[in-house]
Amino acid sequence: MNGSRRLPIFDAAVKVFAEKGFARATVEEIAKQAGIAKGTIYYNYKGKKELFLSLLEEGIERLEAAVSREVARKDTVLAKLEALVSAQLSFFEEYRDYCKILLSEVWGLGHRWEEQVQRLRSGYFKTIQELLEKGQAEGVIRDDLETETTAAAIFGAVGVAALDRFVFAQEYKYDQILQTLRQFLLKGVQAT
Amino acid sequence: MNGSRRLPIFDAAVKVFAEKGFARATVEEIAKQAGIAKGTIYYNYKGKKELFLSLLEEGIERLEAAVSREVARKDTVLAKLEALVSAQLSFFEEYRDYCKILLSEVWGLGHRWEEQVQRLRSGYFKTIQELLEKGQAEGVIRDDLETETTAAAIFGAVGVAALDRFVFAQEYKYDQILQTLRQFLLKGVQAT
Amino acid sequence: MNGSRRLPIFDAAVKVFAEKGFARATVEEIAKQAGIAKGTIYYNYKGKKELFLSLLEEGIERLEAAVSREVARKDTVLAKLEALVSAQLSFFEEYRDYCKILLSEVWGLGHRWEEQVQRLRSGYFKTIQELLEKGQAEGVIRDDLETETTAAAIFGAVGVAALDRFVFAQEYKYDQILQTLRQFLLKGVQAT
Amino acid sequence: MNGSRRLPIFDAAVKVFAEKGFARATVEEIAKQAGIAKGTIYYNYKGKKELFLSLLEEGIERLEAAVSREVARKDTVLAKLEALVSAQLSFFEEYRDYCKILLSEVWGLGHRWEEQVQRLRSGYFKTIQELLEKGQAEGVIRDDLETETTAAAIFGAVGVAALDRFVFAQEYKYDQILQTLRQFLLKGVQAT
DNA sequence: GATGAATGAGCTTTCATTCAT
DNA sequence: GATGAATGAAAGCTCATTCAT
Repeated sequence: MNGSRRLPIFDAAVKVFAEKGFARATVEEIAKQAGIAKGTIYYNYKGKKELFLSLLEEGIERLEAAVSREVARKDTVLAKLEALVSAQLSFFEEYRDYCKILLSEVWGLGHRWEEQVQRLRSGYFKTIQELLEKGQAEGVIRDDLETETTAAAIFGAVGVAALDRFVFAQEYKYDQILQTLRQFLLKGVQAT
Repeated sequence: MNGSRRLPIFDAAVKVFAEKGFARATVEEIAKQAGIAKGTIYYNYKGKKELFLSLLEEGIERLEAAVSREVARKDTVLAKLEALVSAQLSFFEEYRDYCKILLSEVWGLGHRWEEQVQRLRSGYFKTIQELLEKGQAEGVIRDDLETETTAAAIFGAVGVAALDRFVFAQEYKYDQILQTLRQFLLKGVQAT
Repeated sequence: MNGSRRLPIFDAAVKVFAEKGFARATVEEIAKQAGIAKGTIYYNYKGKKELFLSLLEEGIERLEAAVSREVARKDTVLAKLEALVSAQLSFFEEYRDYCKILLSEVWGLGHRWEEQVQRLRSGYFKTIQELLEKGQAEGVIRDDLETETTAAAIFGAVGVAALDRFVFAQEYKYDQILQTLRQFLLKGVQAT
Repeated sequence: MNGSRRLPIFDAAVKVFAEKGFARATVEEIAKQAGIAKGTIYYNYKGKKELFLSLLEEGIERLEAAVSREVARKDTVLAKLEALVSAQLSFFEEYRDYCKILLSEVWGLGHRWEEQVQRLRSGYFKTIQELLEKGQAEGVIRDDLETETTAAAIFGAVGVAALDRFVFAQEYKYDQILQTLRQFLLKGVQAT
């Protein structure tokens, strides 16, 4: 019921969906990529949509798990925030296909993934938001920032930067990107 | 090439593409929305793709024009940066349909708009990047920030925050969002 | 909206459905039979099912209309009953494709036409039943017959005999069949 | 060729085919209904079609056997005819799934069971027909009835009435139906 | 200029059948 | 004997595009 043939399908699907997006990806191509017959996908998943959804959930779960783990290791709010940024960036580097899918399909919302994904999105956003509020209470985060907007801005900054660098740029230096984002998010662009 | 029947088509297309995304939007629906017959769209545009592309270009041109205008009015780099953020946010509020399309279709890259859009994207990014570099030369922008990454991060922060607030949130206060983003981008989250 | 290309499709559909039944008939074949492209069918009908349904309703309407007309022309119950049998037989001879479809698909109920057709079926049955009851009240119909069962039996007798003769037999004499059914239904098989 | 695993498959098949018809019934569902694996069906039968055919033949054999037995017990033609009607009705009540399959699939002829079933159908019809002719020779059956048509009519009357009453009606009184059909077939609807 | 009926390539999905275990 | 994962042919349906009017 679980592993069987699902893993190779899963991996192939991530790749093809990342390349073409949901709409232009064909089940045929995913099957070919996985080295199996088209019917086998329907034997393992109810359909193209369910396959995509299972892959989305898995991706967001992994992202949340990776981030949570790193955040939990730190004690102060600022250290946690830095860990969050670092973990998200690292995740997006390792799984850049997920990065594309998350930003384009989930964020873009051509389809109505909304219902199934809304909670996941708000889940991750909430994590950031709560961290910010805790920091404001402790006085380590500027209290002139609205936390909802800031949480979205942080996710967007890291996500779009990661996509731009990891996917579209010819080459990049990971450490430099991480440092830049860390400094940018904590201290802004303005020199002091 | 010019107006006549093109304008109502254009507006209808923006609406439908924003709602459904490129793939799920149908020419039929755009025609119905515009109150014309399907054939008329093909009389004015070469096809669905060209219609979408013309709409993308127009959108980015408008965005760039609006931003350029505001940026040109200011004298210092920091004032220009603030103006840029303010102008982008304002544009995304007024044309939130464009906001969705830009972030989902252009950014997400289900299709190969890349070739035609790459230059546009890099055009806008370049503007930000050059501003940052000028600021670093003048000593008003932190020089430990890589400008390419930071430019992407700024666009992402403003874009995603705008999408999250204007499109998905029930209600919002525009001034608060603008203030939050301005402070966040200039000074970061860390209290001083 | 009405006639346009619907009539040739309609006729082709009746033929193919009668030949293959609903399940084995393909839209492709109906299109080929009508001399048009597959898409044209979907331009005129919502789908295979709707096409079949529209054809069923039309068929039953025609049958009911033909029968009603003949029945109305007669004055006595017995004359009306004879007219009904005669009209049904005549209809089944002229439209033997309908005869097949009605007996096999509607009656057989592989699908759930039930909901949409139940009323039609009961409509025709009711006509027979009410005629029988009126006759019983007048004393010209045996009152030891349950009218519901008898109505079904009459429809079955005429329908199956028509199918057997018109469709499966090599040759037949229409008048003989009509006389036989008329005598059989009125007086039974038993010699007096 | 014989029993072991075939019986549960057989019963499950009758049920599912009666419910869905041949085309919409799936081998998977029959297997599930029988509590076995799909492959086992192919281990016992050559395929879906053969399974259905074996079930048809069995059904008609049982019907013919039941009817023959009852008919043989009577001496006069009229008594034999009454016995035939009674036996067919009784069989259809006990095996109403067969009743549905026989009337819908065999009669309806969506498929080409014709070749394999033609003889079976004509077998049963012939029985009735010969009985009628014998009766005509003896002078107990009206000789103005064409026997082929009448045989089909009798089968249709009993079959459709049984289907209507046993399958579609909410409730029914068996004896009343039997009496009605017996009277109707022997003496017709006309009061004397 | 404008229309909308017609097209057909291309996609998702179903399911009878096979075969290695 | 029995299984069920895997298959792929076949079907229904969508929709961008064309073109006669």
